[in-house]
Amino acid sequence: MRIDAFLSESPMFAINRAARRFNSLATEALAADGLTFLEGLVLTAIFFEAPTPLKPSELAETFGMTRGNVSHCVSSLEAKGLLQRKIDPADARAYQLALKPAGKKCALHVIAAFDKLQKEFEREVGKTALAETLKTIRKLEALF
Amino acid sequence: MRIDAFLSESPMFAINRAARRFNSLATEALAADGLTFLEGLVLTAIFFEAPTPLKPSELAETFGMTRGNVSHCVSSLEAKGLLQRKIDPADARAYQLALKPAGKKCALHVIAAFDKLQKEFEREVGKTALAETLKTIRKLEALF
DNA sequence: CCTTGATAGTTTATTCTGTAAACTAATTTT
DNA sequence: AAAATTAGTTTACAGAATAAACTATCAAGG
Repeated sequence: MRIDAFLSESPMFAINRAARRFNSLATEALAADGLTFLEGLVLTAIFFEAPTPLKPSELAETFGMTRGNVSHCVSSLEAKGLLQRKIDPADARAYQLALKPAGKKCALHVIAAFDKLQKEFEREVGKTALAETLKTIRKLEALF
Repeated sequence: MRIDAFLSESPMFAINRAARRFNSLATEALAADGLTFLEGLVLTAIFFEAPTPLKPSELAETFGMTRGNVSHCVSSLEAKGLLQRKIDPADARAYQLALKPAGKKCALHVIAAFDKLQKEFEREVGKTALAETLKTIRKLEALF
């Protein structure tokens, strides 16, 4: 077998390579706002959950990453003035994450950038095929 | 929209999260041989191209990464005694990468680990759906 | 009430992946 | 023979991820 065939047929390789490609596209799109890809994800998540304030623990759950990783990312966003940590009145150990106005603006940019890419994807392979593909990927992910 | 829906419907997010999940699975499987995911990829690539020896530039092309990144990875594999750089007789600037016996053994482990995961994927979503999904992903990747 | 254990987050240290830019050496091109 | 290109390395750095130790708070059982 040639490596090209293997790379195409092996899910691990194909998905990894595609993810790296998309990651770099996303990074490029977000650079204008001085955001990293992960920061973009987090801003978007908080934006969509509003007005219910997300907590770091929920972010960790949603993205499948460690508390430490979330903490770093949130600190960075706070340092950039894009969000605020507020102590949860119901539990002083927990935080509620709320976007500041600049953070909302950035979130909208991120969403627009991703929508644009998604539209291009849909144009290329069709809306149905894209949805089907994502459904399959979710199933595979849920397998472990 | 809730963040869960967005994460599922947005290709960038869904693929990124799946890739991270699979990456961590792969990393786990390769740890026994003291290999990183990327090292596993590179060993496999060289293995499949044998007896034609791969060059660093071809690796960079195949995996879509920079020459520097390939160089580091190859250095690490060479330090672990898994492969050898040989100067290309046709061009003294280029190298040919050849697996040493220990490297072949590792490559077989990597391939086995990924085959096992692939089988589980096929059992979960079906061979056809998996192939269809990878085909779509390749199309999206080729778009940019 | 108070100890014990669990939970939420942070911090520190480290690894892996990836890039950019400067560099060496060999090969083409002109 | 000089200039430009190419192959690969090296240096320096950033981003993403983890693990483990730590702080502070909360919850439960005696």
